[in-house]
Amino acid sequence: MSANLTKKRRERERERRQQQIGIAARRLFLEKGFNKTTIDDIAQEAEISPATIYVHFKSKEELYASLYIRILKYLFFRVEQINEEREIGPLEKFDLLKEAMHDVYKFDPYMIINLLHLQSSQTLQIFSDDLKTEIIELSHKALTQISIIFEDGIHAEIFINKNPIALADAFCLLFSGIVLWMTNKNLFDTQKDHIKPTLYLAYEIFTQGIRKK
Amino acid sequence: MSANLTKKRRERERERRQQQIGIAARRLFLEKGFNKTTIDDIAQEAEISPATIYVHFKSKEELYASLYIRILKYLFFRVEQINEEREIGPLEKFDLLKEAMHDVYKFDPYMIINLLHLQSSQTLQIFSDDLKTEIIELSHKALTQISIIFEDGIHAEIFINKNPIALADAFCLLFSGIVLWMTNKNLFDTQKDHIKPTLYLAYEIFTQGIRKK
Amino acid sequence: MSANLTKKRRERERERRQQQIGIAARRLFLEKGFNKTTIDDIAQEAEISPATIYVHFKSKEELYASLYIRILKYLFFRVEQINEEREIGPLEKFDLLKEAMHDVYKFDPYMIINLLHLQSSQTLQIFSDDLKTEIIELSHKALTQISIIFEDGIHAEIFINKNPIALADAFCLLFSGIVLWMTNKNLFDTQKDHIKPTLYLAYEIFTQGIRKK
Amino acid sequence: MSANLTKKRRERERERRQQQIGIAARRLFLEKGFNKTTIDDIAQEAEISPATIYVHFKSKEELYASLYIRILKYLFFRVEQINEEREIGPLEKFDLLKEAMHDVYKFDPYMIINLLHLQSSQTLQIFSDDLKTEIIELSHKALTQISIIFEDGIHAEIFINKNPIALADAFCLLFSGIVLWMTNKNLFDTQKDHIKPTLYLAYEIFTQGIRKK
DNA sequence: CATGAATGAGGCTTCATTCAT
DNA sequence: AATGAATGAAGCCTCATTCAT
Repeated sequence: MSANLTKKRRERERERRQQQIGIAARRLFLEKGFNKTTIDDIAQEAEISPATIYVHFKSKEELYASLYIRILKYLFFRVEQINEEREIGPLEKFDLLKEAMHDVYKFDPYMIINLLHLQSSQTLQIFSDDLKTEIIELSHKALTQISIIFEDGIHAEIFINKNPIALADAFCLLFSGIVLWMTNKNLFDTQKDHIKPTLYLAYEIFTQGIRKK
Repeated sequence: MSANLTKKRRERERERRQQQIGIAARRLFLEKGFNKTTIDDIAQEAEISPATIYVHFKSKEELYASLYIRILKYLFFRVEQINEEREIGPLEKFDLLKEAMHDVYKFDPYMIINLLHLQSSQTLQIFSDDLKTEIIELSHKALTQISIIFEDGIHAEIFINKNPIALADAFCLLFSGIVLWMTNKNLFDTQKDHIKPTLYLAYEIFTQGIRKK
Repeated sequence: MSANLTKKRRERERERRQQQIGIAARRLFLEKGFNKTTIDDIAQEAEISPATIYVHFKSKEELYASLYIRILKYLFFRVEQINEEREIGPLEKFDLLKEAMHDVYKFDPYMIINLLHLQSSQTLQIFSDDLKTEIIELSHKALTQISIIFEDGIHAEIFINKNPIALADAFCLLFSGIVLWMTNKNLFDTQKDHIKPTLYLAYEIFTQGIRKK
Repeated sequence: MSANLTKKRRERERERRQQQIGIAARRLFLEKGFNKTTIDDIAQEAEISPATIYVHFKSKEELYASLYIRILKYLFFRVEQINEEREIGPLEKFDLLKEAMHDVYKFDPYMIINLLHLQSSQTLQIFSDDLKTEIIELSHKALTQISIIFEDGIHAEIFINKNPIALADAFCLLFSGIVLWMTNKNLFDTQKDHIKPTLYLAYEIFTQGIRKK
């Protein structure tokens, strides 16, 4: 039993160490981008040795991917939950989707930018083919879940009759674009957290825009 | 007079060489990103020696910036022209803006992605402070021109009464996001040129969304 | 305690490696000069990889400077010691100074040439402003210490009444010049170690020359 | 006859162009050293194209050597003249030597530093074997001429009985060292032209030092 | 498991020199 | 003769990753 406890402790400590590295990496990847962030930078930020990172992650790429996949899975999980609700209508689901996106943002404000923008070929380039496939599939699954919400709305004749995947794309883009743009603006403007108001404006425009008159 | 002719020819050839390099660089920067694109890659693509690039551009960074600034200037020029038209209403101007964005896209399909997405701090990171300042100013000027179109619409009580800068932001984001996302999709889907239909959908949503009911 | 031992060993090994690099660099810098000596040369001479040099020194320049500063500090230390002696007269101090210069030469036969000859603007050019300042200050301090010896001699009416700084300059020059010239001669003459006799001659001339008659 | 005139003019122009390059090169070599001075620098300073330099000099090295040899020959010529005087004594000859050195300095203040200090293996390294041989021979001849002056003085029992070559060495070193050191000092001190007073001091010390009592 | 040091591979840039005009 | 452009060769430096302890 003592062995068992020790094992559990070991596992906990291992996980804590991985998180410690993940947090440091996340901060730096956002601040300086993947390429400009060195393993040494991350090690310093996490207050460990560079070699230790390789005890926990096979490569720099895998470290990045682990962060990326984590948030993708969370998003998928949230939207799936929304779609499992059978009692509520498309408009309410759409509101829940907005909330979910917001939570993803709060859950990991740094990664959301990469999350959606990673779609760009540049970002995917750094991954191995296997990782690329995994990520694209996950992405695809998440997007499909989102499109189901729009599909429901179209069937219910509440939303305009357009390709639901296209609507889902447009929604994600708006969201990702806003976070991306705004985050950057904050670098220069002193007045922080532009994000929310503009986000709400975009929601408003979008909601108004997809409504059947 | 022969010397004069020679001088002109030299100048023309110099310009042609610079364009040749610019085109090669543009293709590669989009395909692989700034960091993964090496000077040797560009030289090979342009079928010249790496050293020759340095005859025409001070550094890799400057080469990138030259492409970036060029397209920013073109966008500014186009929108400025629209705002100088005194005979047409806000809705028509908005249509012209869409066209202009489209033309920017056609003028330089590769760079537009970076154009708007470069706003991300990551991308700006590669520039020297001087270049950063120049680019941010140019960006700001272009955005301001765009916001004027929305301002006019608000005054004419055709568009919803929101901060025009915020509307301009949202518009650009939608556009840039679409191109970004779609371009990427094309990498995986065989069916090329998704872009236009989705772009039109996004326009439609947006136009509908900012209309005063 | 084992950790402690390990730490100490690590430190020792680190220092040994730095010395190993320093010795190789010193030899090559003298033989071929700073510019013609490549990092690869040094690495080969030290039997390590070029990258390893950068584990221990920030840049080629810093490696050079570290050698330079080390010998300057040693010289300063020696002359300071001489000046702290309160029991002996100026002539004896001057003899000790000669000895000190000789020891500096023996301590690091390669660097002494650069030591004094580095004063040439060309050599300083390779240093960053910070290093330049540090070196100039150290140089100045060492020279000032030397000039104190001459000052004492003048007060005691043993040396001719001239500016002590100027006398110190002249002395250093004579010394550095000799080593420089002679070392070079050895490259062509088979008969090694001209240095000492000519050095003694120069001392003799100098000593005779500054004596009050 | 017109052809003849043209030929002469051509030659004159050619020479003028070579001088123009030489002057620019001299300035830059002193200011930044041989290695840090680029052909482009020299071309810019001389207000010509880099390619033009290669019309007049086979290589950068040859350009440097041409300057170097020119001053060596001048020095040799001057000292030879002194030794041809049959009417005057060693002390007077020694005074004339000082004057000659001074004139060399005035004739080409920049090169004198290299002149004597070039003896260092570093500087010779840049020359091809043929040039090295030529320069070493010229150097040797000049030094021998100087040593003759001291030899005369020893025979006349005016100078101390030491190896005349060694005395000549010491004299040159003192001189070259002073110029070297002082030139450098001027870079930092505002008070220009330390050189002469220290030079005179060094002469005084030297003259006093080699005198038979 | 944790780490300090070592390194191979590769990138950016410079520059003396050549060449076509 | 003069030149603007082109380039091969070479140098400095970075960094992800490995290894011995």
